[in-house]
Amino acid sequence: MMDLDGPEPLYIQIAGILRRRIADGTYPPRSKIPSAEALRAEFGVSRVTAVNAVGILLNEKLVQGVVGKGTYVSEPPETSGED
Amino acid sequence: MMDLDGPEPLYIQIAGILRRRIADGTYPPRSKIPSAEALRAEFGVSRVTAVNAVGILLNEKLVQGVVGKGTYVSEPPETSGED
DNA sequence: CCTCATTTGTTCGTATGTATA
DNA sequence: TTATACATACGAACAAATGAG
Repeated sequence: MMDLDGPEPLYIQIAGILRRRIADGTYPPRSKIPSAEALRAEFGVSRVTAVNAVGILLNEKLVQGVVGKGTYVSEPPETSGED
Repeated sequence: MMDLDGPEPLYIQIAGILRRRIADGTYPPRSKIPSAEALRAEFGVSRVTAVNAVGILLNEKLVQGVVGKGTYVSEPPETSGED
């Protein structure tokens, strides 16, 4: 289980960790990130806290949630020319 | 509709009621217990809460779930000699 | 083979109540 | 009072499996 002991709120810390995993390709575009239940188990927090963490990424449009299916990593925005 | 108003969580109370019904033979071995939808109606809770209650019995191996069919009461464990 | 209804099990998103700082 | 965190609970939606027809 992941250790969280920084000064920041848990949901902020977890959001940061997930954001990093998206950036470094651990969770590639269109892939499904772990469920709220899985995040709850991984980080040792309540499900609500896991949901709130993912909620930050939803707000940033880094991921998209689909009820009954899961939460998926968004397509990266086109920078200018994809060359 | 069954009344639940104890201090314990609904899913714990419902699991206790179902456990008692198995013990007293209301739901005999190999019989099918009511579906999640039927439990939802009987106890006046959400389907998820009914599923969670049954999940406790699944964890205790008192029942076995079969997707598409139902949830069945397990065989009672052999005590020593089945005399 | 296909469609429909039922059923288990999972998932997201939200709301409420409690406790803590 | 506000922010955080937890457990509980609900509704909606989805997948997979089963069985009827």
